[in-house]
Amino acid sequence: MREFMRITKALADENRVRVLLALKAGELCVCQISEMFGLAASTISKHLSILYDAGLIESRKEERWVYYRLPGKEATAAVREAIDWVQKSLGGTLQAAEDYKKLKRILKVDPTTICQRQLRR
Amino acid sequence: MREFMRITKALADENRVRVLLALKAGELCVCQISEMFGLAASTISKHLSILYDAGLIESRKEERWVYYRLPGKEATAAVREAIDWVQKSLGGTLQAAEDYKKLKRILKVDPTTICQRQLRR
DNA sequence: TTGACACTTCGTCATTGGACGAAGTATAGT
DNA sequence: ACTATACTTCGTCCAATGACGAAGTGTCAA
Repeated sequence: MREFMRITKALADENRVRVLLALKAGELCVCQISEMFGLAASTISKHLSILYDAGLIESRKEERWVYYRLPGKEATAAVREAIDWVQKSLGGTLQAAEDYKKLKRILKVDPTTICQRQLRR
Repeated sequence: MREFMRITKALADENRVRVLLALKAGELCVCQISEMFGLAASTISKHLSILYDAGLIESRKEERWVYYRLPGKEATAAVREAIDWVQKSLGGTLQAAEDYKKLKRILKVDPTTICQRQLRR
C-alpha cells in the first residue's frame, strides 16, 4: 500500500507525468529537463527525487551530469503497470507530441551548451 | 491530459483508493462508507465527488440514499485501466482484507440502522 | 588550488488539499 | 405540515505541495 501510494502521489503532478513521457525517448539529465519545462533546476531535482522514491525512474551519474531514465525489468509490477498506463493513456496526446518536438531540439545540442544557456537568463 | 490528471489526483489519496477497493464488493451508500472509515459524512461525500468527477465511480439515488459503484463498460480506457491497476496492485493486501472484513460486518446491518448508529456518537 | 559547473538540499512563500461542523437540499414518515 | 434523515455544500482550519533562490556538495578544468 505504501509503495502504491508513493506511485499515485508521484503521478498526481502534471510535470512529473510529462517527465515520464519524455524519458520514453531515452535518458535525460536534469539541465535538459529543466530547459524543456522552463522550471528551476532545484524544482526539477525535487520532482525527480519524488519519481525516484516511487521507483518510477532510475539514475546514473556520469562526470558532472546525473542522467535519469525509466526503470528496466527489475521494476516491480506496480511500477511497470503505472508506466505502461501513462504511456498508453497519454503517448498519443498533443502535449506529448509538443514535448517531444521540444525535446528533439534540446537533444540536438550537447548538454554543456544547454546548461550554460540557462545561466544567461 | 486533463482527464488523466483528474484520475491520478483522485488516486493520490489513500482513503479514496480504499473506497475503490471496497466498491469491488458492490455498491455502497455514503453512510456505510462513512461508518467504515470513521470519517465525517461531509468528508466522504467530498472524496466521492472527486472520484466521481474523475469518472472512477458512478452513483444512483434510491429513496433517501445515494449509492456509489464502480463504472461499467461505458467507462473510458484510462478509467478502466486505472481501476484494474488498483485492484491488481492492492486487491491482495492486508489493508484490503481488513477493509473487507469490516465491510462485511457493516453490510450485515441495513443502511438505516448504520446511519442512525452514527448519530449517537 | 582555484573557479566553474551540475546537481541537491534548505528555507521561504503562496496555493492546494483534507478534515471538520454548520447550514442547505431533497426525500420519507408521521 | 412538520420532523427526521441522507446527503451535499460552505466556511474554516491546519498540513502538505510546488515554486523559487541561496547555500551546500561533488566533479572537472585551468
